[in-house]
Amino acid sequence: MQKIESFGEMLRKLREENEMPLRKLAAQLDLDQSTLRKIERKERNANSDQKEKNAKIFKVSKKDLQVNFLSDKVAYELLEEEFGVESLQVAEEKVKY
Amino acid sequence: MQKIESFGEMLRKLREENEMPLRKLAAQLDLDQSTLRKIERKERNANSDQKEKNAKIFKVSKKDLQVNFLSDKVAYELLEEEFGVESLQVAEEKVKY
DNA sequence: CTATATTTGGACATTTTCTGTCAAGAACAA
DNA sequence: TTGTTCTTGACAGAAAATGTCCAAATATAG
Repeated sequence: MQKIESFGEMLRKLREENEMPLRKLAAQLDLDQSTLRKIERKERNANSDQKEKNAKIFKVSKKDLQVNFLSDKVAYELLEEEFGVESLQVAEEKVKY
Repeated sequence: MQKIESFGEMLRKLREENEMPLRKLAAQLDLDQSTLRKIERKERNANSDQKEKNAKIFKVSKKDLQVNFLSDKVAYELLEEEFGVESLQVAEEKVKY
């Protein structure tokens, strides 16, 4: 079974594969390194700009990053809530409109 | 095809079917009537307490309310985002852990 | 029509959450 | 040691959520 990566794990893996220190990437993304770290650890959210830049820097598709980010966000939100999992199915129906 | 109700619509329908004015329901839910109205219009969120009380007052299952509420929330969140719809599927995979 | 009740929408202060920024300690390598 | 990166907590200001009040608009009853 294949492991589904969280958004933060994906970012960190990209960064480490490219052997880029937090400091440098943070500079390129125009944010504080501590903030970047927190993004990698899901303690903060990445905004659209940052995702876009990340995608460019590491030459991955923005869509992949975005989907990974959003699905993470939703998954975490729902896991904390009662009946969260059940709600996902219904949400799928709703977004069809 | 059956219409999927939004959370607010569900609340309002329950209230109107029971011919209960905003004023009274708001009192029972212990909130301002203008806030209740905004909840019905999705301009504000209902908290857990309020959902629970609502369920009791109208004798519907708390789960139904909660699922409707959460799915609404998620659906709206994702509709505003790029690749939101695609992300839902991935989110389903993720919550399985 | 008049009087009463309800709905609607906005304003506001307060509270909570989010964000950017900084500083200092830990781990490690040179 | 010195230099580098990583990690963590603290903090202030911005932004979003929340509770409260009020008055205009609308609907309903008598």
